[in-house]
Amino acid sequence: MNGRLDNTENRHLKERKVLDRIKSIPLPAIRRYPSYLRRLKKYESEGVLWISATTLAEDLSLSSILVRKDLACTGLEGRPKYGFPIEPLICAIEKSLGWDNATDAILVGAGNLGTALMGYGGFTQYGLKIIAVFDSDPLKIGEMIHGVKILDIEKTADFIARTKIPMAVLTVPAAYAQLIAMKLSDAGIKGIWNFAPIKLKLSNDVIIQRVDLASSFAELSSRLKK
Amino acid sequence: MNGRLDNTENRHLKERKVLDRIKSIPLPAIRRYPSYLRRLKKYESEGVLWISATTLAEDLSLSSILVRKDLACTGLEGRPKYGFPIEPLICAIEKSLGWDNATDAILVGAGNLGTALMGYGGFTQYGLKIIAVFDSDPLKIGEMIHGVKILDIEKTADFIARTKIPMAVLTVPAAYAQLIAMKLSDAGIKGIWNFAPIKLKLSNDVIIQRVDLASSFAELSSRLKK
DNA sequence: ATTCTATCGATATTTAATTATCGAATACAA
DNA sequence: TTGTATTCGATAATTAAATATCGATAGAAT
Repeated sequence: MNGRLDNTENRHLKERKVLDRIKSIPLPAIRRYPSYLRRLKKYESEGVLWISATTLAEDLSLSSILVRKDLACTGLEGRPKYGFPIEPLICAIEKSLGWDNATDAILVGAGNLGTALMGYGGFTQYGLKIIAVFDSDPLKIGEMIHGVKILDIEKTADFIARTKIPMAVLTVPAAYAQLIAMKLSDAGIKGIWNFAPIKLKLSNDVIIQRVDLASSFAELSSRLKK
Repeated sequence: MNGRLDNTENRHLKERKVLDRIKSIPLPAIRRYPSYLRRLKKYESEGVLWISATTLAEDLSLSSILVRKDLACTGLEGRPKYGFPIEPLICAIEKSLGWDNATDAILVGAGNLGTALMGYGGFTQYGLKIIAVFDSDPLKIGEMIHGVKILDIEKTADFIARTKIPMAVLTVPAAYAQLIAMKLSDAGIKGIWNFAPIKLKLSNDVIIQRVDLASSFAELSSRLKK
């Protein structure tokens, strides 16, 4: 086999592999990506240019093999003895998550939790841009919350239909969550990040992601028991 | 083999198995327990006495085999054709989680997130009892928050040392989280439920459970991308 | 009384995720 | 220039979790 043929074959093989990867990054890897990002951005801000999977793994108390595999899923190639170039790596991970282009979203429920989330700061880092907040409380409507105006919850459906906003953060009390979620779904929302402690039942074409504090606490309880 | 001998052997076998189970309920099962509990309590409130793994599974969109296996881990035995008795099942799950006896805890950081959590209501359901809240803001100290008094954060260490409180809910801004966590650790806290978006570094005898909103959002993003 | 059906629990089997192994590449030092 | 240490990436092995299969049991229907 001569070098030329070999290269061509390798390139095709590589391209196919990259495609395969994009389609199927394991969920646990996806969940680890944000912590990689946080750490990488910290390094970047300190002027570091290269990072090895080994170092990153140590920082995050993970196995280096695991980290290397996770990074491989982004399609970016590392360099022996050096590791990965930080800035392209950040871009590659963000792209894998779809965080490279900001997603517009609305937040429904301007109570303590909603307010806390708006002030969390991290949202923009996640490529999430809250462009409107909705609440039912007449005292809140018209007020500003971290730079975004609070609108009447009755106008949510109109707003979604008009702006084609794909995503909603749902921070209303549990008792209202199902009803409001159905309205969001009817209005054409694509994804709901649900902070209410109930399982929403909607048509399958709406993606629902629930933040389940009880699960997290259950894990803590069981670890404390031992 | 006669019946008597058989029974004795079976009992021993069963006891050993129960012990094994308690030691090693798989983490994914632990994480599912709270959703089982929620649903079971709803049934209980409706006067239902028995529930089958099949029904519970359908309600929660899980495989019935998975649910049956999870329930088996509690040590409670089901009854063919009937399923499991609801009330004992609730107790068995709560016991497996250590939620049968309330754990006293403090909450550190009475901002929006802390306030939201105090109002969440679910805490008592999880066997978690917040007996004091701490904050550094002089305007907040002395105020009440959902029936609990806000104390000066400087007094946290004393409080922990005096009351032997095992657990803390940490809802302070990310910038202060590490420092405060170290103080909690020094004061003798056993477990920290960390809501700040950073990885705390403490001695290994403190159990840290982080609520990582970014992970959850990463999952949503990647599912929306498809 | 007998058959039928829903359910359990135990034991495979399959699938997914993590960890281990090893050869190849490359910077750096001797 | 050569040797060494470090890292990568590919493949293999292991572990953990989810799913499937099947016999046993007990209530309900015939």
